[in-house]
Amino acid sequence: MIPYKMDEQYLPEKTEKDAQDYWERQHSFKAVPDPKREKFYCLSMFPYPSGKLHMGHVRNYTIGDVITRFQRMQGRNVLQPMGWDAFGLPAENAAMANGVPPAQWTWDNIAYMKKQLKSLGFAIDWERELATCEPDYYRWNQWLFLRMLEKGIAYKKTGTVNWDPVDQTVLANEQVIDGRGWRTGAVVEKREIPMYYLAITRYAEELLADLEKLPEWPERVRTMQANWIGKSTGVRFAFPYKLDGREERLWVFTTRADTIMGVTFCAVAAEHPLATHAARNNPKLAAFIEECKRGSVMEADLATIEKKGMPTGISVTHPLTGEPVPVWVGNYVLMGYGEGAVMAVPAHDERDFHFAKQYGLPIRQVIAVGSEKFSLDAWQEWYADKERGHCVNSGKYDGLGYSAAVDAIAADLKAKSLGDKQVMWRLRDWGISRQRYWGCPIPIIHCDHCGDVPVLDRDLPVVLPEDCVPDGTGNPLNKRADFVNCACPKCGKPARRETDTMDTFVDSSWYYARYASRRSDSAMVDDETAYWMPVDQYIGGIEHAILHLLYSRFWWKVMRDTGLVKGDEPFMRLLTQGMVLNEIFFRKPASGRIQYFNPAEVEIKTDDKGGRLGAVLKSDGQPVESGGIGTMSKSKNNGVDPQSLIEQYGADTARLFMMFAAPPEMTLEWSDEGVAGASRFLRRLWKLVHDHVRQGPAPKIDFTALPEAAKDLRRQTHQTLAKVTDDIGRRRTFNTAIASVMELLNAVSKFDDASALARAVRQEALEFAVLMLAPIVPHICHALWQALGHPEAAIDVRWPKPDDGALKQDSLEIVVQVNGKLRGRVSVPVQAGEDKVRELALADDAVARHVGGKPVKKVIVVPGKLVNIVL
RNA sequence: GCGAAUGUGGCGGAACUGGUAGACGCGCUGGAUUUAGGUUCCAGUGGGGUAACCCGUGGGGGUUCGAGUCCCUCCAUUCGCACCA
Repeated sequence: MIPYKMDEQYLPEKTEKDAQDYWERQHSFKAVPDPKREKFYCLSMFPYPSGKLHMGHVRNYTIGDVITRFQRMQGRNVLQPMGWDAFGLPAENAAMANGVPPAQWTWDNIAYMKKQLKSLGFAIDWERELATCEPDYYRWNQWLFLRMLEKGIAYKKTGTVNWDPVDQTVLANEQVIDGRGWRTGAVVEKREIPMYYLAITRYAEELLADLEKLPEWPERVRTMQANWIGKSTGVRFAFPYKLDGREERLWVFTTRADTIMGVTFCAVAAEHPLATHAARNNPKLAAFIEECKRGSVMEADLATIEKKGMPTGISVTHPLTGEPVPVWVGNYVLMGYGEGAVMAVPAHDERDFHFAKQYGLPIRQVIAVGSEKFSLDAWQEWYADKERGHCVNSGKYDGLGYSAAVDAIAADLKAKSLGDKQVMWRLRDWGISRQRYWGCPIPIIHCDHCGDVPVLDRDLPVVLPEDCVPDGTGNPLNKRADFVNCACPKCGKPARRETDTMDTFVDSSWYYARYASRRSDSAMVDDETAYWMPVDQYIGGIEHAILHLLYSRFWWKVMRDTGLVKGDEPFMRLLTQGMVLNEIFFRKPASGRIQYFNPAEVEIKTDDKGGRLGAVLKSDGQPVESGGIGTMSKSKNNGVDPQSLIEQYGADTARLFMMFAAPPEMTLEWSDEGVAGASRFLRRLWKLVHDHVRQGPAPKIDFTALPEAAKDLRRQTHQTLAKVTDDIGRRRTFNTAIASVMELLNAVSKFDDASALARAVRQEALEFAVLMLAPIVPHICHALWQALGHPEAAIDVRWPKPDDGALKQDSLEIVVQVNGKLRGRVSVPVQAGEDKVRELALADDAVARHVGGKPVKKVIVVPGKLVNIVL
């Protein structure tokens, strides 16, 4: 056997090129369906092609790659695809800044980022690559949208948007800064415009119930989704009133129908028809309604604004008491949510309480809890306690508890045909219309004679012209006659094409299914999808825990109901990775703006215990302030470019550091020293293998009769294998897997025995270490596996199994506590019974000293672990 | 404001099922090699105490033979809130 010629030095660049060339030549990552083999579909959330990779991408895709390679070593047929979430706002912003069409900017970025991904050595099947801005992809967005129109799942209604009155354009929430347009600084207004919606609420019940089918999703994500869907049972009912002699009804919804006798006013949104009517002859109210329409539409803003209101002068009739109830306009009531009107019970709702106090409205207690005293001085939590409360001052309902009162009141309202119980969802239908250029066109044609007409299937895709350059004043598609002007599919007369495009969340709601159908020209997905789907492991940022994941689950269910796919859920197992953070350094000049410094430009001063004294700028030696830890961002100048990291240390070091610094679900703090440490470990590993193979091939021996030290090392080798298998396969704690391989290699270094027997044990330890690390640092392991004398490539090797014989132990160390405090350790034979363990524990010198002849009350023995002696 | 999470040495983290707190790595200290620095190697490293020991997991309280882990409460930080992706 010719020994592999191994460089003495670890040369990452050469090692990584060799391994990547090999994988490329062998088409190692091509995924081919094979019904005889168990498949494993490992998917990472695809990137937005923003320009270059950031550390969050590197972390995300390394986690995915480790799982992919591990599953492959388990013998599964793996698929790991990659693509581009290519439509979106940043391309338009870049276009405005540079005068380059979004398409060109996007494709340039894709080319660069693809090169970066390849340099990291991810086991991706690039033949399945897709970009959502390709007509071949987005035509199926349009196709399924048309199916949804047919089913009534897609429909049109008005929605509220942020409107910049100067640029005459709709703004994204992100473009509204402190209530003003980001480019113009103009105070943003709310505006009602027609939009297309997808009736995700039709699936609310199933989306909620099917969370049960996702036991491998993080509990917190399921909880967040359940809260977001927000199922509540309540009562929808009406306050009748007369308007210009007509009988009208003001509808509201409440989850606290038991407090209905405490209603002292109602509040409606500024856009509510009742408010509009009342403002006709009331200039003050009209002005107030205009004021309410200013500001952003963001939920977080609305929840924190100062609550303001004004009476409409209109009264409605209480449906049960018949008393008049005044109606107010409230800036905190949303037209787009529920009925756009609410009943107000100031005694038992905190917001209503403060509103009533502010405007001097009556507060009527109708719920009591025990002997608690109700007072108008300050809000008390128990006022809203439906669990412990019962009705008072409520006539026939007095004494009833929450659910009995709701039942009785709902029945009475129903008898009067003024209301009934109803299930209510917090979830709202998904508005998908965007008044933007760089997105998937909505396939609708507006005809003066036929109305809104769907584009015919045979005319799909509606192709987006790629040569537009937006200028910030509305959608440039409106200025493209060649796009807008068309013939009505129904009557053939001249008509106008819809210029709104789809929310990019549509694009990302089904890309995983398209990857699985490699080349499907005639359908949204083909038969191959049935083999690969569902995704076995999905990996992405926690920031997508609600919207993207909920929309994808919804879209998948619609595809299922259209007969395209089988199965209720697209993603079986989910891993939400934490953010990548770095320290923030800055100086605050006496005048002028804060100046941020990249951590690479800063030197930390420490005392002789390693404690931090301060930080100075390397270039001038003057102190800088620390702004704590934050996500890597341009504005805080605390980003680290993955490219420079790869160039300096290589992909394996980058991957190792990312996996070692924190468990995947937690935030990860950047550390240059930590990266250097990862690199040091790889050099040490290389040297260890090099020193070993230099002595020639290790002999094949029988492991049954080994000296104690060799036996210990062999046991540790197999224990480590068992732990790493569990850490990567089940727990997904790559950091602890790496730590235990480090421990094993520390033991190999210390194992000072040159005998043939020892060489064989060392060979096994090194082989296992290389295979265990192969999913994490695949390039160096590719080289080391060859160096250890194997003709087949590491990528094709099966994951080893621990040997029970090697794991066997004769005695165990048991910890002995006295009154719960650690006082000694004793060695006991593995098969020792509880009595024997207790006897050995009490016989220990240190333990006997602490017992000191005092009476032993109780002895607790935890087998194989510890003994606690209670005095 | 609402929803979700996190908090352990100088730092990142480990402790998986209520059972040895601080694995592994970084930093720091001392030493060796080299000596210009770095690299590499060895030893030490939660705090206090001469020691026996004592104290220690964001703060306060509780359950238990035993709590970083469970319960209550408070504080701080991070993420999401529907047109950023």
